[in-house]
Amino acid sequence: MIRLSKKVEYGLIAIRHIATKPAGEIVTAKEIADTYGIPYELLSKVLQKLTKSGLIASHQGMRGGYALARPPVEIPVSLIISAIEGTRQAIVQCLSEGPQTCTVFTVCTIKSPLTKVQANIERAFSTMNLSEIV
Amino acid sequence: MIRLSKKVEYGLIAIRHIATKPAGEIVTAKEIADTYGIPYELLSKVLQKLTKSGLIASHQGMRGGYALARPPVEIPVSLIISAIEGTRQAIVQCLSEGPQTCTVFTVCTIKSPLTKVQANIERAFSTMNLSEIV
DNA sequence: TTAATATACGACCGATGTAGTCCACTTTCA
DNA sequence: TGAAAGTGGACTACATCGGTCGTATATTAA
Ligand code: SF4
Ligand code: SF4
Repeated sequence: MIRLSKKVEYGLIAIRHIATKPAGEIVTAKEIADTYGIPYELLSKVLQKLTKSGLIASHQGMRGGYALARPPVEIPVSLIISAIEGTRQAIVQCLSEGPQTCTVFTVCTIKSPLTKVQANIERAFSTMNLSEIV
Repeated sequence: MIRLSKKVEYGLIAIRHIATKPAGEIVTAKEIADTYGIPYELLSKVLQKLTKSGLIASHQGMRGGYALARPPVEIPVSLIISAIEGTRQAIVQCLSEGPQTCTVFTVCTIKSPLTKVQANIERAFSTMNLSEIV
């Protein structure tokens, strides 16, 4: 099916929440979890992935938390998704895990049109940046 | 993740295969399965769903099989997908299973932009019909 | 120095969905 | 009448998903 994972949704909600704060202000995972009723541990994982991919910056220790690592305009939604979903970010297997992973690749007659659809979707996500959803 | 199921891919390959034949010609599930190396039983299920939704017509008994039920131009890809995937055809839960199924719906801040993305994707699939992928 | 608060990370679990298989049944035609 | 075809349900193995738990580490306020 075509479905965003909850992790991605939580990530979008969280990073948007951070973006609504004055630039540089630090927000804790707990605050976000409480605000939206998101499981704290799960949200933490998501924020850690966003941190590792450089979209947000973490501050450890007491009075720590997260802040945006760049201006919202420079954070397209596509980057948020790919930061959270490791592989599997394409609508078909051959486009994300490689052609040889699909057993019917050589005779498949639909990969060409689906590649166009994929490009369409990618464009939709990469042209939308964080500043547009706050 | 955003991924088409194998059933949908098989359905697309199959219905496209049928569409390449002269109009009205009957194709068996076995022929399609053999041609593309798709598991026969699984393909049968998919073809049955396409039949129930009226996209293809089945002919039972010996020398039976499947043929298109309408001209290819009148079969948008979106219909093929929704015929095979029952529910879960939206990128987020609240758009396909209803708002109250998501625990954070009332405080969710991203449903509005994601609804736009959904509309974008739907348009991509509904404007593409079978005649364009043969 | 220490206690409190916060992130980092990996292991784990149950529920659900996916891909595929199996089998019994019905329909149709040669 | 029997072979060939679709119909339909149950079933399995596996992967993923959503979520939880425990522990380690970093930072800072007291
Ligand atoms: S080759 Fe065809 S069937 Fe295989 S993953 Fe790509 S689009 Fe799907
Ligand atoms: S309400 Fe928000 S979090 Fe819930 S399914 Fe819709 S978009 Fe996702």
